[in-house]
Amino acid sequence: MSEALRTELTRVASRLGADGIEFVLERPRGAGHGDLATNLAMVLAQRERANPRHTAERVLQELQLAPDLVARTEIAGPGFINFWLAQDQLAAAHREILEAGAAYGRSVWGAGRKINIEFVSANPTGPLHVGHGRGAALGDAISSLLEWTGHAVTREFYINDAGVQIDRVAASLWARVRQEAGYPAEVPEGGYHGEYLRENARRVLAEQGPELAELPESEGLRRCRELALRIQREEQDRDLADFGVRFDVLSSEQAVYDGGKVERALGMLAERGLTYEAEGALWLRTTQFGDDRDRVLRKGDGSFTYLVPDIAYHIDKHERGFDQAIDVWGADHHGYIPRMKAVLAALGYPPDFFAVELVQLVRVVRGGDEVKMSKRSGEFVTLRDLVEEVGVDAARYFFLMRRGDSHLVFDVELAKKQTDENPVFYVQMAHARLSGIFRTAECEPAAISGSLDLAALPAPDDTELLKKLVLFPEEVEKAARQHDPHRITVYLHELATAVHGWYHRTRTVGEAPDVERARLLLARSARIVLANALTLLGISAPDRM
RNA sequence: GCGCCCGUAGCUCAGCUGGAUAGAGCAACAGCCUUCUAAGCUGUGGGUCGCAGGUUCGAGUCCUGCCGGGCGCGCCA
Repeated sequence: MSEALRTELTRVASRLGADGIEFVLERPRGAGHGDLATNLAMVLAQRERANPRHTAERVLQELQLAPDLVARTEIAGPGFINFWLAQDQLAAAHREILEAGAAYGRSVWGAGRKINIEFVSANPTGPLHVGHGRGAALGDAISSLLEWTGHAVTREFYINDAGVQIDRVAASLWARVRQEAGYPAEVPEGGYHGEYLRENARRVLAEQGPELAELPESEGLRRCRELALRIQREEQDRDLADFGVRFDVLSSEQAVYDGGKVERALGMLAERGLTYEAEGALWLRTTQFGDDRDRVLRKGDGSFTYLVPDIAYHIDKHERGFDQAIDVWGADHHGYIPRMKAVLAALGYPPDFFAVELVQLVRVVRGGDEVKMSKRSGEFVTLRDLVEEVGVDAARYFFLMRRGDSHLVFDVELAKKQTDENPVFYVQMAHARLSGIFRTAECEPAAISGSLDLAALPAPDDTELLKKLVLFPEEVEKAARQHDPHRITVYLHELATAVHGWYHRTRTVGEAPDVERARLLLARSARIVLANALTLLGISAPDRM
């Protein structure tokens, strides 16, 4: 909607001898400053050491604006030029909502870009916790945002099935199996002590028969490793599926080793002179790329550090043809970013190939009290427990309510409340109320179509709601650019406020026929936008509550 | 000690590429139901944007230093 105006302002700028000057055309924060405002006159004046308000007058003289585009202009403050858009613009924008329907808000600016987004990637060593849940919600929503803006997105999960941690789970499960069968055994140092491993031990004994516990240690460990991996993976998949998150590709660390990709990666690094031997280990010169120390690739015992398969894995992503690989990581891994960037820069990949989105910790509280842990895991609140208590919609909304890199306080009492204090409820209620209007009117939303007659909508609430609706595509694009779904929750809350206010102060059913029709059109479009925004975040849009 | 992130109303947080008088929600207080969900709406009070400098026509936003909090700095992942 602002494109035509921006083009015209650019033309005026070059006519006034400032070709290519940078200026801002934005939506002013407060009302009273129009629909759009530009600082063009101020930046021009600065350059010419002129009075900005005089320059603004010259700009206005040069501006040629179609009357169906801008209704009114003014010079304000230190030299801003404010624009009020013509009603035709709003009516046209409204038509787009109805025409696009469930696709309203989608765009094509990312067309052709292949993006891989890797998230959750939890070690298969235990149940998923709330931190993983936040990562899942965030990764999934960023994926959707990128899809909505035309990117080709692959959601990917990396299974760390090759490291030391798996050995520890295997040993811990083996110990529990032995204990369950009545033998003396201890969970080893550095092992996993959660209650879930006792449950799993009982389960595998029932499935595999008591002979399992009789096996020699090496064979028992081998079997427990397989069983633990399978059980944890199944459980993670189930937890994620129940949370509405599905992955396109599951990659395995073990497969990276098995496919010879690790050796290849080492070869690529050595070729570029980036590795050296010292103190019995193989090192990578990451300091050349801004890291604060070099990193070990191959340990003294001949095995590789986690960095090696990870590098190989990211090379693989590049070779699969992705233009960008986004990783969603827990904030405690932030120190790892310079290392990975260093490596990928050394390999000559474009600087924006690799991006990391950090997810901060989640503190779960109930009322005022911190919820410390789950009985089952013994260490943390599980995603499953949380979702069972508050539901998928509330969990997702709460996880997305804050920017990923800020700490999140998750109040389970609040998430369960059926009042407007609960933001999820408040937003979903707006959708349900709009649906209620159509029930009362006894017609399907889709049956109301055609152009919106703004003259039939006298209330300020009508216009305010409409203006909020047509911002949606822009919000999606901004959120996608910044990999920041939380912007959508902020927008949703503002939109819901506009809907509730409109609903409260205006009537639809039973008004004069032209007013009723116009309001039904407005209600239909508001319902579309609310549903689209909620769907984008993986949250349902209920018709009644 | 070094590095990264954060510090905005009593609480939880917005604040886009530096723009106009710093905004929401909750909590507090005061109102609003013969009307499509009062499961809602309206109003009031509440701020040294951690502190001190700097850059700029203009700083919550950029730079420097300090204070406070979180995380990281492993031949763990």
